[in-house]
Amino acid sequence: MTETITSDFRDKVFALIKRIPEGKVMTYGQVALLIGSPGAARQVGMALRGLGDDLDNDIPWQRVINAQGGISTYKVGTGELQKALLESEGVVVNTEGKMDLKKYQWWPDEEDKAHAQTALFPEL
DNA sequence: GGTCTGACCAGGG
DNA sequence: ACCCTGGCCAGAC
Repeated sequence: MTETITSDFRDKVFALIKRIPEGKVMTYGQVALLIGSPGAARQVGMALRGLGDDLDNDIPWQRVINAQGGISTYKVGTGELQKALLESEGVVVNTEGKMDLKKYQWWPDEEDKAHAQTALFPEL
């Protein structure tokens, strides 16, 4: 079981993000909360930063935005890409990189959460 | 080990 | 709406 030694925080972040449906988004703080690390919003961003330039993976990183309903990746140079990806999923993003959070934010329902407990974190 | 950092957040002026 | 501040916590050095 050597795989349990890896950073589980990172793994949880990615596992949760993979569940976000197309056309929906979650905030950094929300992700942190749902994986059991409330307040660790910045760490979520850090974990995603770890994806590096290899954004061609199966993690829909573009569906994670800040609590103001805006894109936070302009500072690392992938803002325009994120905006384009979101728009390609049907999300309306304005020129300032902001969108209607109330409309697009996704929350897993209780059943999904319960399912996630076993599907994502079997060790719990 | 301490110290600094950051794809954040909420609150106050 | 804008700017600033303090807090947050996992990583990197």
